[in-house]
Amino acid sequence: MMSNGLDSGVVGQQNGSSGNSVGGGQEESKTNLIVNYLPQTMTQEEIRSLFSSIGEVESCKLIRDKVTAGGTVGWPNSINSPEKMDSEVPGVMTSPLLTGQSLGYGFVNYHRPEDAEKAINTLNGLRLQNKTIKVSFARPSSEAIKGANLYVSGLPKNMTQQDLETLFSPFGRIITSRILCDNITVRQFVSGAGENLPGLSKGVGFIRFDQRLEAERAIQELNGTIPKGSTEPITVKFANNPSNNNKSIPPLAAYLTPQATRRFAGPIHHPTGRFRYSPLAGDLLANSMLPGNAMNGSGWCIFVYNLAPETEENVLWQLFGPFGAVQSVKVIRDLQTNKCKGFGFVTMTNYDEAVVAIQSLNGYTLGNRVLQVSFKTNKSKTT
DNA sequence: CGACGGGACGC
DNA sequence: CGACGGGACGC
Repeated sequence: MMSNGLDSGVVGQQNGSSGNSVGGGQEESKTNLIVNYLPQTMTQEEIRSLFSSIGEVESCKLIRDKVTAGGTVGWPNSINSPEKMDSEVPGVMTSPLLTGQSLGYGFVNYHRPEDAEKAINTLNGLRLQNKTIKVSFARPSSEAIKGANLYVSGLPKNMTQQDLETLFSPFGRIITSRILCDNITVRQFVSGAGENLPGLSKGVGFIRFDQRLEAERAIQELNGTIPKGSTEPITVKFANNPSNNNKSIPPLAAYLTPQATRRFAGPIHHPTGRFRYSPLAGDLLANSMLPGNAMNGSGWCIFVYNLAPETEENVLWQLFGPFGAVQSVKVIRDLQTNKCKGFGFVTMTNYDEAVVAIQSLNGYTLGNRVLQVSFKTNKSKTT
């Protein structure tokens, strides 16, 4: 129950008749939902499609990272050409295609309240890829609910998420709670193991309150106090702002092997699945299954044509990196002039991500050139 | 319009 | 010792 990673109690509380005594007394929407823990690769249209299975969707919005220099789009530079800056790639930073990675949450607004409630009942807790999504009513956006996330450390190792909520609940409505523990992947992927082999608590956790004022009061009342049955005081403070962290730049060692790369790019996908209904994907698959083609055993090789003569590897990293795990890039150059011969190759680990990259980047205008992107064929001058 | 590399003997 | 989730309120 708790150990499945879903947050407790939130849905019922928000939909209940409990007086929303805090804040400005805004009436909460009965049609607008917030969807959290979406898989990284899920698009707004895929979300809309999923939620349309419940009822007529009035609007749907996936929140994406606002593109900032040095953000996730440019991360692969650090392995290949650290000296290259994003600004050397005309069009990339401003293209709608690449304006920001999914932040993993979004909003779905239904026409009818009963559909919204049905969506919560049927889609909350749904497992998508490596995630378990959370569907709950959205709160009215306001300044008062921002910055209400607390970081708690010094927790006794035997304290459960339930215990943590009990400790903090006197100070306000808890939106989420979490205790960090080791081997979290084991808990997510091995059925039953979550119950039998809970990860060891790291003694730190998070509490998100509905209102910032509630969080402030919890800090005042609980910081430095010793929980019942423990011997050391806990520290309670505001959590770091996730937009300021640098988790999007994993350690260099992560790139050394394909196995390590996968850990930062989601689960391993199979060539069927969520794209099987796409006629385009079907064509791409058929093509790539010809002998000696894109799949070389450790990734999917993609042919990129119409690159400018001065193109360097970082351009390919920036173009393809946002779509998933990129194993390698190569700009093919003339041996005499050292200028790009107009094409290059990109090897991606996961088929699904390669398909999305091809569909997204084929026809994309880079500078004043329209790129052609496809799985590599076995054409060669020497055969 | 054009158009698919280069490295590479371990299991 | 410190430790910052599975980027939670419209990027």
